[in-house]
Amino acid sequence: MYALIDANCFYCSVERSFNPALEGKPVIVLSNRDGCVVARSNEAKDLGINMGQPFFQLAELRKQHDIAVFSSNYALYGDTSARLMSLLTHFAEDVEVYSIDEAFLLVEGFECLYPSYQDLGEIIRAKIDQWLRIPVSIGFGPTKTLAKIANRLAKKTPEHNGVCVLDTPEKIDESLKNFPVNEIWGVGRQSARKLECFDIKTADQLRKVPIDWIRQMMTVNGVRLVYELQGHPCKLLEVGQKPKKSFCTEPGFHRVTTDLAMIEDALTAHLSRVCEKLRRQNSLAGCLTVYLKTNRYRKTATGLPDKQHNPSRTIVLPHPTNNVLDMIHYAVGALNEIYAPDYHYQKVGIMLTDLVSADYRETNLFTAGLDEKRLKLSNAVDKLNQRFGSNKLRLASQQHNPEWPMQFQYLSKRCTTRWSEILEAK
DNA sequence: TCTGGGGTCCTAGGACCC
DNA sequence: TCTGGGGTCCTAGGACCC
Repeated sequence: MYALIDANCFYCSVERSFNPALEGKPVIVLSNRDGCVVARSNEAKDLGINMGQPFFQLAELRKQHDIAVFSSNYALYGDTSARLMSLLTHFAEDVEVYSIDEAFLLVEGFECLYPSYQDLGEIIRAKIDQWLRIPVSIGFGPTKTLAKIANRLAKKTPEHNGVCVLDTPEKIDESLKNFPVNEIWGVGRQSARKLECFDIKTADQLRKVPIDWIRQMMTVNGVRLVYELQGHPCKLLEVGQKPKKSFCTEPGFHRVTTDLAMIEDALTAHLSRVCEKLRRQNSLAGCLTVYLKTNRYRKTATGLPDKQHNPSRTIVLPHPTNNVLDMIHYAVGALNEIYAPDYHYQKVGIMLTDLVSADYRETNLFTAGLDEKRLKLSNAVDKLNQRFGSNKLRLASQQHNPEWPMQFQYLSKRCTTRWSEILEAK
């Protein structure tokens, strides 16, 4: 049996857990640069606020209702998530951290310690509430996909009280008959539309399709999905961190721009950031991609859609590296090749791929000594920036124009990771 | 005025090899 | 008139996840 623990509107719940005055009020959390809504409390959902809705569209609603608004406080959410995951290891040996607010547990063999899975679920919920004040939903099932479905039912059906156990064929049959196919884990908009054409609308119908047919429709992913719905595990628990295979960063500008100098400036900053991620994982990148994106929503003065340009350029680096000084020349060169002056760009992105472990570093015969020095330099820069704040020490070419950086207007305190922002009790 | 920012996996098709 | 039969590797693009 697998259990899936999933926090209810996690970001909003974290804000609430450190600010009880928000209890019962509509709360929303915004994406980077306060662009879109990425988390909503139930009260906010009841007001009709949608996932991904642009924040500026809520101006009128905010006048009518007292909506608590927050920028994304990743330091706080990340730290709370780490506490949540560590708590879960008290209940099972094998814990897969699936996302910032979700974890799969392999609970087979532990049921003898508890009267039932239902009881185990309730105990976990109570413990998380006691220690973290975060509401969670818990679903149990013989495969990860069924646990996901159980979790969804636990969240949506109040009678379940946050825990749903699918442990008998009867319960599974009953649940799948009414479960919409488009809400299944792994069925996105495209597949749902295709299945709809063949009148497959519920998980139960999907479970009964011929395997060859589903392979044609949804490739091998569809095959795995159908087996999982039938109760045969295809997606196994993945414990331990797997090193990332790529890193990218593509924060948008505050407004669109045609200014190459400013784009170069942003690119330098993004590259520094993404190299830091690389070093944190002890990896080197063999390949670098620079891309530009225009704003697909933008209209010209005449109301016509603005012309779009989304070019990219990939460079194979002469040697795998995680040093910004080794890459900056290639990145800026690539940018200059793809940039065209008559487009309004919304963002410049950089992606590092072909990652290898830094333990396998291939040294260049002619620059080995220099590489060593540069490695020490980047490590020193990382440490200083960790201690004094990010970007305190940076390349001279970065941020000659400080217009583009992120803006977070509604940020709460980073009260679990910064002494200066610790909560005060009055 | 303002519309996020990350990731993974799979497939088809092209280029190349003998 | 008829033009083989295996392979591998790479890339772009699609679909999905949070």
